[in-house]
Amino acid sequence: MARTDALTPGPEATAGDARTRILAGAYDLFSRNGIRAVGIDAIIARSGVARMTLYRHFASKEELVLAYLELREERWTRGWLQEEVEARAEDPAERLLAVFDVFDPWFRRDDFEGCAFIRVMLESIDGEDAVRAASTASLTRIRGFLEALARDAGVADPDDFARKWHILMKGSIVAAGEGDADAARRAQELGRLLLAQG
Amino acid sequence: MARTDALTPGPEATAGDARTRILAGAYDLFSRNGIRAVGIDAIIARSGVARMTLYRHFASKEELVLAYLELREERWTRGWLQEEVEARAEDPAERLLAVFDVFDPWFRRDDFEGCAFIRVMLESIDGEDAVRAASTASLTRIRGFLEALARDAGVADPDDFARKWHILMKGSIVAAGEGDADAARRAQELGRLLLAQG
DNA sequence: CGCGGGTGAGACCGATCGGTCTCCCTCGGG
DNA sequence: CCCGAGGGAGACCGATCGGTCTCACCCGCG
Repeated sequence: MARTDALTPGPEATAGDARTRILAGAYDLFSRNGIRAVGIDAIIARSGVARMTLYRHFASKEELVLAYLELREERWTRGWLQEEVEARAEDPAERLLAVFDVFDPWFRRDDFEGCAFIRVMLESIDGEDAVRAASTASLTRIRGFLEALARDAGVADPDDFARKWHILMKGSIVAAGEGDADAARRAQELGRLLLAQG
Repeated sequence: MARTDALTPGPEATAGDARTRILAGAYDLFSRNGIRAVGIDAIIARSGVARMTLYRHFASKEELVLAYLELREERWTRGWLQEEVEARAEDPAERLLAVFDVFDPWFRRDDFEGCAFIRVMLESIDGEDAVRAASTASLTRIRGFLEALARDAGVADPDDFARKWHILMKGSIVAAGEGDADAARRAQELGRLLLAQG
């Protein structure tokens, strides 16, 4: 039904100190395969680290997952999405539209992995779950970024606008996961309508 | 990180023949908790059936999941979404907008479970996976329904239109899963812009 | 009455899960 | 030079996974 495999050490097995290597291996495996599908054995094999070394740095798989989500936010949200968006435009409205210009080549990658926060959120059922709380918090911070841009663009209701923009982003990411390579263009066209309307 | 539990028999444990009871129990558990999180033990406990009885009707968990997806399409897609939409309006454009009127109370349910097809698709990694193929096929058929309405509404590019409408639907479902109870209204407003534009 | 199919209960299987523990080796600093 | 911390290897733990097998039972049909 779904195999993980990949018990071979990856390129990140030679990175730096143990903690960095573990997190690097977990980052790739979790990003590609989700949380439940990736076992501790796969992570230690991938990062070339002993079992006990992992548990010396992370108390449990859950803590490792939380560290992964933090890293994902640092790398994907801030280091990639926000940085690329801000590099591509100055005007806030153009920055909002630039989100989908950044998405477009991402959607076309053959190793497209989708949004980790959405995936983790859907994987964790329990509403009290710390992992679910962390992933929804990451999504909320993405919305905060959008809301600031919307405010700068002078839209009437920045919160509603940001939530709508985020619907376009999430919908297009899922569509891209389904195989629609043009999902970014479609979402951008919808975004243009929203911007034009006020 | 995420517990399933619910080892007590559910109301569907007294339904009818064994196969029906198994499928009914699996339907509830899979819909609420996803596929990976639900074990065979939980399903047999829920449906009040012996282990071997399950394996006499379904060769493997994968086959049970495929049967679940079929049932989900019958109940959710056709028996609920499409039926409700067609009951609420005659005009194709109004039917498209009615999708979000149908979504709205669904999003507000406290046992809101989200879209099973999206969840199963994201849970299964392997591109060759039969389960993933079945879930994306179900999503494609939803798009087919939208495309027919778009064609009847006389839009210029029904395929592009349906894919955009589906982006709004999927995005709003994920947003609702995050906790945005007003996601249906937001998506509907975006839909209105798309309809107005052509 | 007797027979046979469908079922329930539950032991059992090997594999894997997350997590613990021990032993040994290596390497750097006093 | 020695010592101790950090890390590698891998045995081990109980629990759970999907799946198999046996056996007794019940019920309807001939």
